[in-house]
Amino acid sequence: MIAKVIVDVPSRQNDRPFDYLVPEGMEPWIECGSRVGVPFGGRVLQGFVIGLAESSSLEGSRLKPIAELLDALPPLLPDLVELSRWMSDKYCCSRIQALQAMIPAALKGKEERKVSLGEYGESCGLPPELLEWVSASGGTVRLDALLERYPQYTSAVKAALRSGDLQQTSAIRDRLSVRRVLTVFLDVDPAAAATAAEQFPPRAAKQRLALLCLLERGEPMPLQELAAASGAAASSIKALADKGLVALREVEKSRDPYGDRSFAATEPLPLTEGQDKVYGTIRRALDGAKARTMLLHGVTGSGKTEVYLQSIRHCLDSGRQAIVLVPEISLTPQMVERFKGRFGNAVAVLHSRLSSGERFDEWRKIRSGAAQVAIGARSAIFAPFSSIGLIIIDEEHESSYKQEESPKYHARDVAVRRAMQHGAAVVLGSATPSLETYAAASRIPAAGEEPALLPMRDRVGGRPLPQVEVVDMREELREGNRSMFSRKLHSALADRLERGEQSVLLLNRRGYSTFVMCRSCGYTSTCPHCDISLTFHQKTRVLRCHYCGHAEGAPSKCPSCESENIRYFGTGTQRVEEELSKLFPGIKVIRMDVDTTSQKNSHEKLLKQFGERKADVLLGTQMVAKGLDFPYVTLVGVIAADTSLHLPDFRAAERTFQLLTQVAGRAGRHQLPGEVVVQSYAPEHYAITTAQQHDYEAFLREELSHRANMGYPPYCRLVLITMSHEQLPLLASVSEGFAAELRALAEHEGLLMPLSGGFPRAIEVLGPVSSPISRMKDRYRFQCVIKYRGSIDISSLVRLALKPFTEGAAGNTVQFSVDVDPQVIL
DNA sequence: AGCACGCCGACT
DNA sequence: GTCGGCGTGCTC
Repeated sequence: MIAKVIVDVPSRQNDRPFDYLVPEGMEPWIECGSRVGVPFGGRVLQGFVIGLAESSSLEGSRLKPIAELLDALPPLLPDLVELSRWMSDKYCCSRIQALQAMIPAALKGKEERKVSLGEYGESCGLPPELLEWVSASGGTVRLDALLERYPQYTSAVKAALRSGDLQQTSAIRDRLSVRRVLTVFLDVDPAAAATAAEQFPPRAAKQRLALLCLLERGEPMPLQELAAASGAAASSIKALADKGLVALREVEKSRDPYGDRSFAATEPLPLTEGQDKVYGTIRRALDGAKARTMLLHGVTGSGKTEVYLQSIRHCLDSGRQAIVLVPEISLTPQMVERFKGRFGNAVAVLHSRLSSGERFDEWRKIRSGAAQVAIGARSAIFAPFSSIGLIIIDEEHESSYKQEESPKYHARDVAVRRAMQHGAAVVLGSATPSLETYAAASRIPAAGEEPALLPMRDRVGGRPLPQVEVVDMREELREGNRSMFSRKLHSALADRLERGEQSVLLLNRRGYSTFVMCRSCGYTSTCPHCDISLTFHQKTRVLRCHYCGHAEGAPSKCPSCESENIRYFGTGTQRVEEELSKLFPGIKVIRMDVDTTSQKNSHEKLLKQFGERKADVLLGTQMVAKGLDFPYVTLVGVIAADTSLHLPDFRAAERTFQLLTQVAGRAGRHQLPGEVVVQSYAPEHYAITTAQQHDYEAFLREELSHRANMGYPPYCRLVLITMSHEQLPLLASVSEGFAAELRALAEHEGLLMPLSGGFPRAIEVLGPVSSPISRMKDRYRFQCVIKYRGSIDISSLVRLALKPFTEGAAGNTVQFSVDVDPQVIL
């Protein structure tokens, strides 16, 4: 039997299956989706079996056998293998990248080479000290360890490997594996142990304590835990083992990140009329077991989560599994608690704050069938379930569902594709859906079909949406208020302090970071390798480049004009915090920004403190806008609403509207009514006025007409191609050539038309132009944007155009990066 | 990505 | 005359 294997070598030439013989003993184990180690160009690499065949075109001659099978249970199922093909086609990424994105990083195995002494190795020309060390280490050592210890003998070792004096074996070793914990078992019956404990001499008090502790527990205990509980050192416990009273054994143990918490079981809540109507539609979709995508458009506080929970229950009852995607930032303990409370251990949680070991174990819960519900960020869409019934994507509009590195996939689109494979229902939930999704969902349904747009217009408990007041900051300035707080926001804050209620303050500074500027000559610190400003890190007083990692010390005087007038700009939240304590002495503020949330779990800790009312104000950037639910928050203030409005991004208005709507939704979610104060220098802008009125439809109409005029999604679709090279002239000519190739191909298909011409199918190629970040890591960057409309296989066209530039002529080292449906093109 | 093969400068 | 620089080409 022949296995088609995708090998883990990132190069366009290798982006195809290679054929391998399946050794006879392995045959029953090798499946589509198996992870294997295969010999490839003189070493062993990890690969994935994507298909099996009876024979191969290069039969006999060059075929090598698979070297090893890496898992008893294939980490991928055939549906995911098929999905990887779709992904590499659609997103123009290599197959191995697509496959690798689907499994936890722990399963990205690396080759480990070992060497052992050959038959006549003792008599070879290798230095005796080296031979002695190898013998002392059991005759076999890791090659990298050997070379690290004796770097001076590198060439001698290589020669010995060639001559056979040293023999080499290679195997794939996982980054980490199943965790084993040294566990203490009682090795005699309890009564005997108790008697033995009585007879310990006083000087073995620690041993006695440990034994009693273990007896008291009545079950085996991990060594560390027993040591901590009894106060005995590990050596005392080992002494017990030597006496034969206890035994030490390694036990497999899951790293359950929530193992130390218990979750109170919750019952389904009664649904409101609006919720029930939506739930009914989702249930019918689930019963129909046909792939369907729905948009749950519910205002903030309308109880979307409860609808999700009951829909999942219905899905599980039909014997199928469910995936829930939430933005990384909203995957708070609160959120996990709600799901664990309802579905207990059937829930697996996947997110980036877990260690890779924890992630691996949660993933294995899914693969083994122990979990039926997967909740997680973007990559949880690849949860290896066998029969998916429901995929929920909460906060559907969030840009974090788009992966920014290759494979540059959008979890929403992958979800729709996976749902097609499984006949599953997709529920996209948002108070502020992306225009693309809304446009797709509001298409008039065909006869006999249910609508895809499911609105929920009311908040649970009939609570009103909060009053939003927009303050014109130009007016404030005109009337002599130069503070960053308007009089309105100031008095509202004073009010909350007096009443003991809480406030959330949002400082919107998307697209800004702290940078250094000289106020005398205008000098700014920029990265020597990339064309961007360096970011100032307060704690370490270091300037760092976000793109290449270059770091330098912050200057105390201007490097250009020697002036002392050098200033650090954009330290927004800190300045607000200072101002707050000046205005309201004794005020307790929790500040959430990159500085205070960089440590693991600090984000959650801060939110917990705020939830326990240990502070009056929660002050932060974007991260305070998402999904938080605190009963005592009755005021939300937005310091400067328009900073995100004027970014050179066609989604700037949409992002601003979404942010304002989301943050306004944080107020008054419970008994106490909420109030929102939005400060702006452009209060008449439609993104702000419509957010003030909580009027999504009005925003939509206005924004759609802008998009139509400018030729942006949803009226067309985009592909962004970025090219980079160290030499500017070469880059310029190659990128021109590429754009010409694209145009020629489109022309040939009869599709090269202006989008403004109203043609149903049309392609327009813009550029090449210099990228917004015109240089990165010492490489210049140019970009082309393709706009197109209609049913066009754009990815195939792009791949076709790329061909002459990426294959053959190896001297051409211009790098191409393709982003299909990019989030930002600037 | 590695590692081989392969054609030009500084040493014995 | 050789040792070794890293340019380009292949790996079932």
